[in-house]
Amino acid sequence: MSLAPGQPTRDSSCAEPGVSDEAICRVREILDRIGDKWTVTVINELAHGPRRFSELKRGIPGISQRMLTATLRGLERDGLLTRTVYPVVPPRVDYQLTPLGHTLLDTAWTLMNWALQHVNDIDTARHEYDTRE
Amino acid sequence: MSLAPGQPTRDSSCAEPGVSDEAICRVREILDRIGDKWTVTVINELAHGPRRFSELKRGIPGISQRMLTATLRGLERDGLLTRTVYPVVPPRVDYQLTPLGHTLLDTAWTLMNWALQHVNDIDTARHEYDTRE
DNA sequence: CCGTATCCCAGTGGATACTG
DNA sequence: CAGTATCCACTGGGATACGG
Repeated sequence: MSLAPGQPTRDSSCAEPGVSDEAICRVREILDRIGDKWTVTVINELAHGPRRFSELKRGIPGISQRMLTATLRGLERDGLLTRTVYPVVPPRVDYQLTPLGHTLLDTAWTLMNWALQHVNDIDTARHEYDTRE
Repeated sequence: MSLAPGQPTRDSSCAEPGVSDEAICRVREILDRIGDKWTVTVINELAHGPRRFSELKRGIPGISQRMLTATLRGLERDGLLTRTVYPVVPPRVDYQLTPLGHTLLDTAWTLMNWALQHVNDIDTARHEYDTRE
C-alpha cells in the first residue's frame, strides 16, 4: 500500500540527548498531528455530526480522494474519529468524531481565536518587513 | 539568496470559490506559521528574555545553522520577534520576543495542555489500531 | 460509492563549505 | 560570531487510472 502518507512511524519519542523541555516536544507532536494540510478541515467538517465519505469530499473543496482517505485513516488510527461501514450496495461509510476528537476541535478554536485577533498585526508586520527592501 | 525557506509567498488568501468556513482557513494560516519543524521551539527558547544567535543554537540541539537563521527570519518578518545587531567585533546579534510573540507562546501552551492530557489516549488508540492487523 | 495503486513534482530541511 | 551558498535526500501531496 503506497497510500497512507499520514501515519507517523515514530511514536512519541521526546527522548533527546539532553532534552531541555519535554513540554515543547509535546507541542511538536500535536503540531505534527494537526499541522498537515487537511486534518483540521476534516475535523471541522465533522463538528456537527457524522458524515459519509462523499459528503466530506463535497464539503471540502480542493481535497483529493487520496488525501481525504489518508487523513481519515490517520485520525481513525489516533482515536479521533470512528469509521462505520454499512454492508449495503452501493457501499456506505460514515465517519464521526469521538469525544477525544471533539476536544481537539475545541483546542483548534483557541488557535483560531489567536489567529483572528492577530492576523492583521502579522499582515502589517510582513508588509513593513517586505517593503523596506 | 537560496536560503529563506520559511517565507510563505502567498499572504492570507482565504478566498475560495465557495469558502464554507473562513475561520478554519485562519487556523490553517497559523498552522502554516507555527507548524514547521522549529518555530515553536525557537519561540520557547526566547520565552525568558533575549538570546543571541549562538545561544539559541546551543539551546536547541539538532537545529542546523541554516534552519535557525531561516526560522528567525520568518518570525522577524511576522513581527513575532525583533533582531538587534550590535556593531561590535566579533559581531553580536540579539533576538527577543515581541509582545505579539509572547501571546503566541501562550497559545502554544493550550496546545501543550491538550497534548499532555490526551497523549496517552492517542498512544493506546494507535497501538490498538496497529495491532488489529 | 468508496476506495487503492502509480507516477511525479515542489517544497522542506540536513550537511557541508565558505565569508565579513 | 553570525551568517550565505550549494547540493541533495526525503516527504507531502496532486493527478490519474483502476478495482470491489
